[in-house]
Amino acid sequence: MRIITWNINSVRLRIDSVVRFLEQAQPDVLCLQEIKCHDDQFPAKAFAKAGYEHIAVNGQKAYHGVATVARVPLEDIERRDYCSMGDARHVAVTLPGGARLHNFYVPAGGDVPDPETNDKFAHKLSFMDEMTKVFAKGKTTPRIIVGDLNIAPEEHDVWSHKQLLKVVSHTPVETDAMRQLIKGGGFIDVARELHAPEEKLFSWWSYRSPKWAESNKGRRLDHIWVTEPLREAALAAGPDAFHIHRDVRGWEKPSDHAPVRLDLAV
DNA sequence: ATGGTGGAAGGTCCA
Repeated sequence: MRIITWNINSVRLRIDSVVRFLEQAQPDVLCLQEIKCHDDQFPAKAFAKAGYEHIAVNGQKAYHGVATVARVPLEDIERRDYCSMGDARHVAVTLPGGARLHNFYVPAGGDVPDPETNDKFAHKLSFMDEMTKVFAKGKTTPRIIVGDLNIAPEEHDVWSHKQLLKVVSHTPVETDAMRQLIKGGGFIDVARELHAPEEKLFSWWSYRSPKWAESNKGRRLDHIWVTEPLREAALAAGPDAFHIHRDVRGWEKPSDHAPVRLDLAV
């Protein structure tokens, strides 16, 4: 089972790139974030034509929005309104075999890492808190969390740990919250299970640097975690089971995020 | 200390 997560930054603008990517990467399931459209504007026909006729969308106008598309059946679709703000930032499905797959777009959190003066940062921390509460229950069941979680938790998940300690996405309050969620939910950060702690892993490079590839000031904001019952399946597929499609960041009119892949031996 | 770029919407917000 091949699962890929990708913050697409407008699915309608990039539908041709998505279809090209599907043909090349051949995932069974593709989880998208920042689709930036209503449910009824989602280009379902293009996905169906490409072989992905099972679709779970949680969209909204202009901002946010997530969708999970698959060439295998998706059951028990759930859209939870984290923080009760009406934002479309979550959709969950059950995959064939019974694993529950949660697709998230966590709030970015604005510029100032202070919940007292920055409501967006407070929202981000509340969102992480609610996730931690939700996933503390049933943590021995087969679960997968994917998505743009907008936090780079480890030292080598950013280009410069020291220079980013006060930058939203890598502040201690955020990275602590993420570690708490991972631990409390019984999750395994598959990327770090398969790659040494000192290896740099990035999935996002800012649009603001035209020389993103050579300067390589990236961050790992996009994640794939599994619970213990899926450990064997996630690691049995071998070291290439986890892959970041960095080349896609260099395509014409790219998203600022690269697709991130996990192969599960199920 | 600042600005750099991009998407959607619509004359600005968000990333």
